[in-house]
Order: sequence, then structure tokens, then C-alpha cells
Amino acid sequence: MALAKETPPVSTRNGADQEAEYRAQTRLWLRLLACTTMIEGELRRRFREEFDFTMPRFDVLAQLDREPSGLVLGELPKRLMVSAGNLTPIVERLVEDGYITRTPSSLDRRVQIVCMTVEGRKAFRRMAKSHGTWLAELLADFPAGRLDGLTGELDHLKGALRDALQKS
Amino acid sequence: MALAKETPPVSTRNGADQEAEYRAQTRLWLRLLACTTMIEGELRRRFREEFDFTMPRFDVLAQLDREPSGLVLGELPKRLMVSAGNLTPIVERLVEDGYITRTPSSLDRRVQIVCMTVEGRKAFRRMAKSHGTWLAELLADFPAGRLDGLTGELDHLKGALRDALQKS
DNA sequence: GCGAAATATTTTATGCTTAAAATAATTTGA
DNA sequence: TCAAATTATTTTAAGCATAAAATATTTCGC
Repeated sequence: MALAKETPPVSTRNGADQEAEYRAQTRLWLRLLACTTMIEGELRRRFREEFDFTMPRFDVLAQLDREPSGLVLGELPKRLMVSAGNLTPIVERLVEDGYITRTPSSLDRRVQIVCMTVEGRKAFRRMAKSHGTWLAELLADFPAGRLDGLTGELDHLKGALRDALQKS
Repeated sequence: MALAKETPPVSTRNGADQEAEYRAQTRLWLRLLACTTMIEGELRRRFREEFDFTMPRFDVLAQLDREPSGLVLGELPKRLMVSAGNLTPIVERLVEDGYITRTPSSLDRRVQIVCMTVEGRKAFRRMAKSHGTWLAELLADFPAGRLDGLTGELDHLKGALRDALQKS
């Protein structure tokens, strides 16, 4: 089995090899973080300047846009990979501002259903369009032909991370 | 010039092509964000559990570790890609806790020099070692042979982002 | 030299984020 | 049936992050 030779278990690897792999892994992490930080910072700035909105609020709307009949509130933290407590004030403000509704389930009084309003959907579509344009501007210098290849590699990385997190 | 055909200017592209590229760009961004969020969340959790420390604090120490003679305070926000105001309380606490020193420059009284203490350096090395191990665990299922390829693509992406941000 | 622009840093206000504890409702199991 | 475990959500405390304004110092232009 070829893999066993290419990536032997840590315990049987010599120190130099392992150090080199550590460095390669750290480099990958730093690049990943740098790219994400750059894109995130610019998108945040634009959301604030153009729409006086934040990305976490947009992310909630983006999830609800795909669910015409609404979502169980508890589904949001899972999909957005944030803590439940984090969403409480964000959802609260989106309700206050009329973008979404929050209605208690009649079957289970612990559960609430969140659903986008008509105005919310309208506002989301406007912002989503700009979001796409901003992203295209940011990625303009990255060859379109390489987008899918990089995305595929990141998909693979995401799978590897999911597996590793599962174990721990 | 082949590139001109592969990626024509936005204005001359038909709607379907552009939509497809938008989607590919959005997919890339979502994967990037997902990978970063997963790694960052796990590293944060471990820093807190094992060392009662945070990543921003570690990041400051990591910068200072490379500069035996210390760094001008204003250099930190640039290198860490965060705002200056953000660093004030973080640096303050690192000084209080004895990890670093902050001394006003005698030449320019606006400027301060931050420098790691002996104990700070010792603590940093211990944490950096664990940091490397955690990352290796997280990336264990990602083939070592593909690390550099992905890092290279991300390097290219980073360059493209830097250029795009320059313009705006 | 001296007022104005530039630079370095901190402060303030606001919002995101987490972990852990609290609350409330439902389900499970003896 | 009813106490205990589970599930959904909110609250709390602490820290990170930004933008914008404030402060303090230095440099620049005349």
C-alpha cells in the first residue's frame, strides 16, 4: 500500500521529516487564514458602508432564503457553525428590524420557527447581488479556470478536517 | 493571448457565463471560510483548555518571537492584519502578565517598542509546540504530498487579493 | 521658529463570539 | 406516574474586532 510509505505514522518518522511536515502544515494554515481575513475584512467593510449591515446578519438571511417555509431556530447554529447563544441577539435584531419572523411551534413549546419576511427577502436579494459583485472584484485577478480546482482541494481539506474533529 | 479568450472582461461576457463564474467564486469563498472556521475553532478551544490562552495573544507572541530585539508597536497591526485599537488591550494584558515589555522610544516619544521577556519566550515555545501538534492532528487525513500544492494556490490567491484590495 | 499636516497610539461605542450556567419544556424509563 | 435525563433556547461574563474620534508628538513648509 503506497500510502503507508508516503505518510508513515508519526511515531516511525524521523525528526527532520516530521519538522518539515509541521512547517508545511503551518504554512498552509497561515495562507488559509490570510486569504479568509482579507476577503472577510473587505466584505464586512462593504456591507457596513453600503447597507449598514453585518455579515453575521447576512449569513442568517442567506440560510433562510433557501427555506421558503422557514427553519427551526436550532438549525441555524449548526449550519452557520456558531454557538447558539451567539445567534440570540442577532435573530432578535433581525426580528425587530422586520427582516424575519420568529414563531413558537405549537407542537413543541421549546422550539421556534424563523422565517424570512417579504421585505427581508427583498433586502436580501439586493444585498446578495452586491455580495456577488464584491467577491468577483476581489477574485478578478485569480484565473477563473482555477476556481474549481482550488475549491475541490478545499472540499477535500474540509472533509479531512471534519473527520479529524469527529475523532477528538 | 490565450488569457483574453479564457477570461474576457466582464462587460463582454454573456449573462450565463458570468452567473456560473459568480457561483464558482462564491463556492470558493464558502469553502475557504468553512475550513478556516473549523481550524480556528479547534485551535481556540485547545488554547483555552490547555493553556488558558487566546489565539490573538499567541499571534502577538509569534510575531515577537521572530524579533529578538523587539518590534515597534505600530508594526503589529500591520503584520497581524488587525486594527491598531484592537491591539491596545491585548498588548496591555500581555505586559501585565509578564510575557512582553513595552518601552517608550527615547528618539520619538510617540513610539513604543515591544519585546518578549525570557519567560514569555519560554511560554511561547511550549505553546508553539502544542500548536504544531494540534495542527498536525487536524490535518492528519490530508495527504502530506498535497500540502505544498494547496499552499501554492493559496499564495496565488493571496497575491490576487492583495492586488484587488490595492486598487479599491 | 511656528502653524499645519502627518504619525503613533489610545479611547469610545457598537457588535460578534464563546463557554458555562440558567431556564423551560419534553421525553424517557423504572 | 413521576423523577431524571434530554433538548431548545437565553443569559452572563469575558474577550476580540472594527470605525471613528481624541490625544500626544513629530515633521514639514514657509
